[in-house]
Amino acid sequence: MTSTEPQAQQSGVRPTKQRLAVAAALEATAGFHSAQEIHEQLGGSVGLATVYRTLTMLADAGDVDMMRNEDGEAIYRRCSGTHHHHLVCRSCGHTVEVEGPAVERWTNAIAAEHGYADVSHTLEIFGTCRDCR
Amino acid sequence: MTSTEPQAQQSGVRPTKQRLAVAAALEATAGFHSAQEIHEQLGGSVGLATVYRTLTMLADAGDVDMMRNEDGEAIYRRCSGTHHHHLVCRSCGHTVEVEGPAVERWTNAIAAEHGYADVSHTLEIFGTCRDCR
DNA sequence: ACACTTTTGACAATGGTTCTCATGCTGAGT
DNA sequence: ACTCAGCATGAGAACCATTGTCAAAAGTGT
Ligand SMILES: [Zn+2]
Ligand SMILES: [Zn+2]
Ligand SMILES: [Zn+2]
Ligand SMILES: [Zn+2]
Repeated sequence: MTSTEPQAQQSGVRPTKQRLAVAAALEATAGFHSAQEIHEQLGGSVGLATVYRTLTMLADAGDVDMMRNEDGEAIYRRCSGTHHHHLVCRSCGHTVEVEGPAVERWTNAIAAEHGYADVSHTLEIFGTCRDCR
Repeated sequence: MTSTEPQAQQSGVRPTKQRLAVAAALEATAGFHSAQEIHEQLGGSVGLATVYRTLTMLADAGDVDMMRNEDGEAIYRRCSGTHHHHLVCRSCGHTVEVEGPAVERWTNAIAAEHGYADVSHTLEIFGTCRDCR
């Protein structure tokens, strides 16, 4: 390995102002938001295609959480890095992050019991919050 | 009350041949299928719109289970009437219905604890089955 | 057969998401 | 600071699952 070899020029994920804007928008707002909502919230200053691309990247990188609402639309939210689930208000969207060791244990046990490996799961809880009652 | 009064003529959900065909298609095949797949499986003998309408009805009536694949598309499957969840193989799609009283209890408790009412939830477990390992 | 309601299906219309590609920027090297 | 290759952007087209429209077809009770 020649020491002169440049570090392969690692492609690059550039911190462009658009990407920063999308990330900031997620920081600024609570709850889950669709790509279109973020696009609007930014006053259209960031192209819709770019918003979609950025959100997909962030989600793949694990920096944001992506889930689907009941209509199957993708919605995103800045989340803590640890594994958790959501309790979402059907009416106002207010979201609470919840953890459930019991559930994690249960899913793993059930999966193992049936011979399934590489287990993952999705769990979302929907309801109507106090303020919307 | 005049005896001539017809019993309110209760509209009716007619067991048309199209509806029966869709239901039969679900019976015949294992695993989850999209509306379009069912439409094709029926050789287009049942209009796509009708397939969609029928599946929606069946799902609302609780006769079939609807979930969304990772692309957000709706997929349906004939299921037992009781509330349950699925353990799905990412590779071959083989599905196992699982029940988890503990999970049900946990979600309700968590929701109540945070003041949420009318609670519902979605929980799917993904993994690789023994045959696909 | 008649009057009336439900259902169907071809096709149009929606709407979220992705693709295209010409143009804009960035950044490393000079 | 200047250059150039390549990543990034965005306007709009393209996709595609799903829903809406509505006239024709089928079913129901009399
Ligand atoms: Zn609420
Ligand atoms: Zn979990
Ligand atoms: Zn399998
Ligand atoms: Zn459950």
